[in-house]
Amino acid sequence: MARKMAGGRRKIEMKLIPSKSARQVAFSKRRLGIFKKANELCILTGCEIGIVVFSPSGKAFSFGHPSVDTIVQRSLYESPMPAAIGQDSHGSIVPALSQEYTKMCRQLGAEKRRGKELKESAMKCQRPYWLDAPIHELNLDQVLDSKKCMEELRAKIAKRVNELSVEGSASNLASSAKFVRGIDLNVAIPDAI
Amino acid sequence: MARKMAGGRRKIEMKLIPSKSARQVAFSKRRLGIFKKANELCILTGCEIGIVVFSPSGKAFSFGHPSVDTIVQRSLYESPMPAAIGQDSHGSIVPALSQEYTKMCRQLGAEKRRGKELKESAMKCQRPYWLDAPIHELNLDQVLDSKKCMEELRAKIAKRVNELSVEGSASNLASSAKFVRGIDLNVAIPDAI
DNA sequence: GAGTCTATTCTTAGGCT
DNA sequence: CAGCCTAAGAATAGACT
Repeated sequence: MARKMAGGRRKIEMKLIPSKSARQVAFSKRRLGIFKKANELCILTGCEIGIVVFSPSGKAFSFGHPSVDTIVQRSLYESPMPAAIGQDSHGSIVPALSQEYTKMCRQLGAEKRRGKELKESAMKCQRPYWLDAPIHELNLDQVLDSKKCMEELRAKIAKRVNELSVEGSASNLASSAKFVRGIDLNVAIPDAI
Repeated sequence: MARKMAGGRRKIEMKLIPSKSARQVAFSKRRLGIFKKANELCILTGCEIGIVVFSPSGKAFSFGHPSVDTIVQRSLYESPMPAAIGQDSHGSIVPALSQEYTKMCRQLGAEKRRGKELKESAMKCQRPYWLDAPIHELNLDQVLDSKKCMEELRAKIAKRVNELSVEGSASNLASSAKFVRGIDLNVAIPDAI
């Protein structure tokens, strides 16, 4: 039967597998692989882990160690929710943070790469990362940092304008003064953030 | 430096790694590996997956795609999921994660702080030269560059604020939206420059 | 503690059964 | 459809930075 020993793993694109059947096969294999790795992780490091997967067709699979799926089962038939969640104050922050962390994980590669590139280009162009980064990738902290940067910048430029005004044409910066004076930077940022 | 190329993966016993430090290293590497594989599984097969891991030291890590934590969030604060994943058979993820919620509350703080530190340190390394450079050393080109940067930034942030306003709570950025909306950046830069 | 490097083991795409 | 097979691609243990 040794027909065509092309056998061997082939590289595949990281995108949705077009063929539905192939997708299903890949799902089964890889899901098992992940569960196996999760199990190993637990054994090797003594950690706890719970995984829930919904297949493309909607079926649910779960893995738990030592007993996450047991917890899942019990959770279904016991108290719907621990009381602790009711506290609105931090109730809103935790899911948000969880979300943020997950995003971080997903974008870790891209962000790291981007950070590296920016770091390198920063030495050349010295442009801040947050000016050229795709807006969608800026998170809250970065926007706030941007705000801070702008405030600093405004203060500094204002200061410089003032300096130039004082020093007048005697300064060696005089050639710039006429331009700088024309800059009216108004960065209004309310405290309501 | 070609000392002793003994480098190479070695087989390891499937049991708890004795050395605590080695265990920590293995945990980090393998956890990341699992998250990566989970992400690939999602992309390749279009499935949904949620993972929660508690490290041996008790820290919590989570992975979700496309928005497991969003599901958690909605489940926590809204009525039961509409129908998408709502079929009781596998609706188990919500109660399961809810149960882990308390632990998350305790450990997410540290986790978040760590992530924030990483981000902040990353940002600090990339501060634009013209924000921290002595004002006297800024030349005309640099000031003009600053202006340009600010204009770009203003446009981008304005765009983002708008996006967030439009997308509203449906967006995965919703958690940030309420903050971002509070930011009113007004960078007025006349053409006279 | 995170990132690199290398050699080695492990995983798995495609085929076939 | 679950299972086996093979070899190419990935993941990673250990050592180092």
